[in-house]
Amino acid sequence: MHAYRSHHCSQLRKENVGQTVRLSGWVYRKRDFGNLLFIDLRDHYGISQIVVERDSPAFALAESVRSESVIMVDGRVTSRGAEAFNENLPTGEIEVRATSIELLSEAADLPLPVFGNAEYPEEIRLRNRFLDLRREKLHANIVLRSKVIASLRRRMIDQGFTEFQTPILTASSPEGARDFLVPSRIHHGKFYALPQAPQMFKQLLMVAGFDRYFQIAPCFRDEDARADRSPGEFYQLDFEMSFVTQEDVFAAIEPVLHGVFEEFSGKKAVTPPPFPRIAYKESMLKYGSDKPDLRNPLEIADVTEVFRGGGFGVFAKAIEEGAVVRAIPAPGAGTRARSFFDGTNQWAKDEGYAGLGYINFKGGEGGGGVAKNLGPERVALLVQQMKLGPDDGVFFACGPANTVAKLAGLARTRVGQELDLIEKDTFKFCWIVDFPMFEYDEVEKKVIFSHNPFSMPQGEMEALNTMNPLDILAYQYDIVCNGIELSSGAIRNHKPEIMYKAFELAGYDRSVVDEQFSGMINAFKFGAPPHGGSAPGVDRIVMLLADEPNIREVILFPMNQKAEDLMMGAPSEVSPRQLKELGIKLVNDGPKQP
RNA sequence: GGGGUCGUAGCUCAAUUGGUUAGAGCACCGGACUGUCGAUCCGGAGGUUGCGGGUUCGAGCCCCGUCGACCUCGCCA
Repeated sequence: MHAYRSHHCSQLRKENVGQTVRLSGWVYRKRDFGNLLFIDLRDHYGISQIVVERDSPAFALAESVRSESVIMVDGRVTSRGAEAFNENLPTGEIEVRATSIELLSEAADLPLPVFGNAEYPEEIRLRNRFLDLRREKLHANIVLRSKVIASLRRRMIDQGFTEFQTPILTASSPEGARDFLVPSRIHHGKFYALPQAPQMFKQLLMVAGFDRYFQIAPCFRDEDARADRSPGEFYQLDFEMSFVTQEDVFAAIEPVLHGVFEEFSGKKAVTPPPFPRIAYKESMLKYGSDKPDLRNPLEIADVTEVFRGGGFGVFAKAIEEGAVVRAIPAPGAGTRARSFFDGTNQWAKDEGYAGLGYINFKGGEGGGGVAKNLGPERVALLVQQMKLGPDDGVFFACGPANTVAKLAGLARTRVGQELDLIEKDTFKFCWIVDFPMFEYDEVEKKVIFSHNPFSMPQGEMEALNTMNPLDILAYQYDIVCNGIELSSGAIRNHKPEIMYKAFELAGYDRSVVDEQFSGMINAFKFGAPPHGGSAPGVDRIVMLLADEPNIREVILFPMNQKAEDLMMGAPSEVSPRQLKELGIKLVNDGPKQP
């Protein structure tokens, strides 16, 4: 007999009846009848029922052992008898009649119950993560994560990609997010940075001739957390390809994502390749967002012309001053109580916007102040343009284009939810393409890169030389699923002259490029293939597949919102000796005392 | 750094809206019970109502401050 177990806890079936077995695991649940008691014994694989009777030598220990203690059980497999089958358990037809039980490790009073699906405070869960991870849902999420990563690897390798590891200690980069810095012991006053992404390395791999690279890559950014954004660190399926166009990149990754979602999504439908391509500009207009949730069928329309010079004075006047009007349809909502419309307006104000106008149609007749002032002709025009039904509602947002797009997008989401229009049990993918290369920074009063400065501008050098920078598009694309941005990627700019020119338009001197991106710009001078790639977020993929609203539910040991690991006590102070070695002197007395 | 929600037993929640000794379920401890699978029944222990101040005859509840958690804006090329 093995020292700890002959079978695991989900292994025994009625074929094993009569066998002498040894099981080890945690005491999940105990049901004590005084002269007879049951233990649900749990391990990673599942649950087996242990029966102990008064006359068994194991009885005394079974009676006193606490939940979540680790025990080893010797016994004989017996059939439960038809009326005592538990159909919810794979092992539900058998039980193990214990002849002896050994306590391998005793559990103290639990700060967090393992049994049951109740919700518990984040702080307690994080502090006792090892207990939390024993719980069914979280345990399953982490196993799912592992399987998803294994599947991604297999699918990438099948597509001819090769996995490489890139450095974790690297150089700080001037663009992008805030870096995590690591002080150098050998070079006092100098710092390594943890990579925000292996961006430059993967591009250098292309220059080095490796053709198709991927990596399940850890990425580090010192930015604040969100529900879908872990503070500090996260993982990406980072990949890059040589001699490709944007469509080649899409064609390579679509089957991987579609395949992995099909494999793990249960019965949910998954957008088949090719995924819809939506231009950034169109997405901002129709969905009020660059990460549209296509499960929501509502589409926003620009109705500025309907209101221009019209009788609804507030809007007409704003339009003269450059404002636009966007309309959000609310199908079938026309007959809803006025509180629905006023409530939505109030919500918009609470969000910090000017508010939302509305028309509620009843039997084709437009109601409310907007319709009254606008007049029947223009209302008819609106109905025609938006193809509104006789009992529809419609909301209006008016203001500067950027602000209004955002408000309209939020309103689209809210109205879709309120009217229960969001399609369920489906994963809707799309590509957002044609991002602008540059944008105007209102605060700094200058042209800046709008996303990745290393993207190839569409039209290349000619566009940079001849076009208004703000009109230049980039070969830059995001992949979006159900309103969640999974990744951004680009066809890279592999030509030094175009790179210098692009940076020049953003106000950077040639020498700045040479200094700050020397590794890459230098490499590009010795024969760089055209290349591009992307990097879907692994945590977010698992989050979608596990149907979890919070990214911490798919990460083994996540940090809290303040980027602390409550279990390990990170970040922590270090010894004076460590600081001295690094040549670091703390300016104040260190962390604030509580 | 700004905004929002919350904070009562180890955990999940309640307390008739300012009124007697702050209750219940789970967990824990003790007792009863031979077929349960959220076992059941009886009993026990467990509280500085996050902390500090104020208003009041009286505060878990109202006011001010503070601390903490989460959500969010900024930020995330």
